[in-house]
Amino acid sequence: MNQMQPLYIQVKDHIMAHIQAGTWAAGTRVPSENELVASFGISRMTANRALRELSADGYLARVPGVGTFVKEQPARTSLLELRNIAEEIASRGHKHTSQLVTREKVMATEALTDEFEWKIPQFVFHLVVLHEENGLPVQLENRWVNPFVAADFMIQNFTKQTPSAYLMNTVPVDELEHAVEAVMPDVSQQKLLGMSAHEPCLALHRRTWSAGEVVTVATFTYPASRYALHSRYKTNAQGKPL
Amino acid sequence: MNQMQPLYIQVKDHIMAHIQAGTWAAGTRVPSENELVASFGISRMTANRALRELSADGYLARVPGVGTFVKEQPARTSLLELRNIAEEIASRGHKHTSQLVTREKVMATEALTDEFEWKIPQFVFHLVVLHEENGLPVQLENRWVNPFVAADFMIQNFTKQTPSAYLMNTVPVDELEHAVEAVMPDVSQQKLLGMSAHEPCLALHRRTWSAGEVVTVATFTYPASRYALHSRYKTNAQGKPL
DNA sequence: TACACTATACTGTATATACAACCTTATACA
DNA sequence: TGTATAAGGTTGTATATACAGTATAGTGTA
Repeated sequence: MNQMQPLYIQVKDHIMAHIQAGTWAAGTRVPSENELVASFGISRMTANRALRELSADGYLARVPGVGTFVKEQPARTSLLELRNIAEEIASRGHKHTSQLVTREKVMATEALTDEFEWKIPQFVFHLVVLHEENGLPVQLENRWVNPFVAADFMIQNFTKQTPSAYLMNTVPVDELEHAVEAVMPDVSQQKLLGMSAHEPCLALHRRTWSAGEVVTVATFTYPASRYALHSRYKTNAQGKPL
Repeated sequence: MNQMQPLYIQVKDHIMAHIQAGTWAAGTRVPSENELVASFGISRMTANRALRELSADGYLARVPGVGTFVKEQPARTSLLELRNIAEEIASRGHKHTSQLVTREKVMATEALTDEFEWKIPQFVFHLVVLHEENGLPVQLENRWVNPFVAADFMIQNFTKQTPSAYLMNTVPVDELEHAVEAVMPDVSQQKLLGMSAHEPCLALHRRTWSAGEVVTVATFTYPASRYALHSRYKTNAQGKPL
């Protein structure tokens, strides 16, 4: 896999490895350009390039005359890309854990039958998973899966790999639907997420398609105080999307 | 506002001006590093930095041995597409009205200074507008505007044209950021939006850029019972849009 | 004609050097 | 004690130079 990587990439990887492993937490000072010069045996311009690019990518903050520091990564999830939460948490250098709350095979309700674009109700796989970031609950995943598309879904070990990750690796997604609402959690959700009574939640509703078939219907519930959904992108020359 | 800009920024601006003006369309070949060296009287590394950064930002594509070319900018659509609410309501065949709640010029807070990517606080235009659909409040718009980019913003008549629409027509947007949160409205927001006490809101936070400058920072608050944000789009194999 | 070779242009990476601006800390002085 | 100054470390920018890898156009040869 690795040919000899360019030096500035090696330096970037070295720093990112520390950030993602959590050994350099947010606010930690990273080696200065001259320190990198000494430890890697490279020129200052090469060290500068590595730090400057990581800074442009938002992982580091540089302060003239002072130093370079690991930036705080906001707890948020992308609305435009399909990423699984374990990766997202790892990229912030935090620890992801999850608990399987429910795993069952049930007959689809009428509403669910509609969502799967079926004419008659079918059995579906149903899963409830609680995701934690550094031990703190951040997402309640409530997922239904089309058994005709992912027949082996129920025999997976979801402590090793999230349901999202398994589905992404198994079934190629070619269409994606998101709807976002603000809701008040019910009592059982409050309890699982460890929330106080009057705190609202973000509910992200997602459907994915593969070859015209709905693969999975899922609702992700986030405590408002701990998460935001996020997107940032370029627009075309006409500023058209408006 | 403009001190002497660094050389590589001047080169980037020069190229971006051509792209945004349309004189260099997608596929056009831009000057090579050596040509920039000759025309700007700079070193090759400086020209390299300008082209490399524009390439990283997605505006240019570089091909070793061949040259550097203007890239096609994909127009993505999503729930977070930049549309103004008057159009949206009109497209549903409903009547849009709005009330100007606040209009002032204030000094930016520290948080706002960060959002505008300024080093020192500046005056900003501040606007609060309540939007109604068939007489029912559906969105509370809380907006701050960069006065250096839209100097005439405060002398507009926003009953005829929404602030969004004015800015869209005046300043070309080339980058867009959205974040969505669930919040409990404060008492004044509850009153304006005509909401009951324990109903949550969706808060959509938006920033737009033009030529690297933050144009406007805005928060749109929607009553949860009356609005959900929605998107559906095609993805590639990696789960990314388009 | 077909093929191999060469010259040239372009990007990618890396180094050594230089100077400016900025910040913190230590030092000297009143 | 308080203040001004100096020193040293840090980032930011810019240059000159070098070599490698890639693509293209042109040239020479079989």
